[in-house]
Amino acid sequence: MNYWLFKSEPSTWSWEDQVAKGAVGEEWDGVRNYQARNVMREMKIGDRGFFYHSQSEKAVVGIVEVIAEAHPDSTTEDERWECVDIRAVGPLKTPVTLAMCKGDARLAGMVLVNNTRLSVQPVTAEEWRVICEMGGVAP
DNA sequence: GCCAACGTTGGC
DNA sequence: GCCAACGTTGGC
Repeated sequence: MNYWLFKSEPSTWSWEDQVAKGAVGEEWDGVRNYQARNVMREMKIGDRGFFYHSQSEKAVVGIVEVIAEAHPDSTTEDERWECVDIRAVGPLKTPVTLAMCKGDARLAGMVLVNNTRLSVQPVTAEEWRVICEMGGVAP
């Protein structure tokens, strides 16, 4: 099992929107960045991911599961762009803010901390464990 | 609202 | 294939 992080502006697509989709889930569409697309191509069904709110909130707020592997993005005719489908698993008991991540030496190498502009990222097993711990949920 | 970082585009 | 110009993202 691998771990990932999905970044979204809450005003565009929030954790609450994702939860509202329930088990059916939703395409993680609209990605127009090769690096982020390549990350999504690595994902397998059953992989887990963090749902991160960018902009005003800047915090990991929930956990999602990959329910469909990379396929063409239905929001464009351009066949270069692909996306996966994800469903909400559950919220963190305590949101884990970017400031908290920056303040923890164990997360110093995290993509979230070092490459702010990448919207879909890999997360290591260790980072996953640490953030779940800070968020008050089982890994 | 500003700006740094970074990705993309297009002229040469 | 290089690089300047431009656009976008996201933290502050």
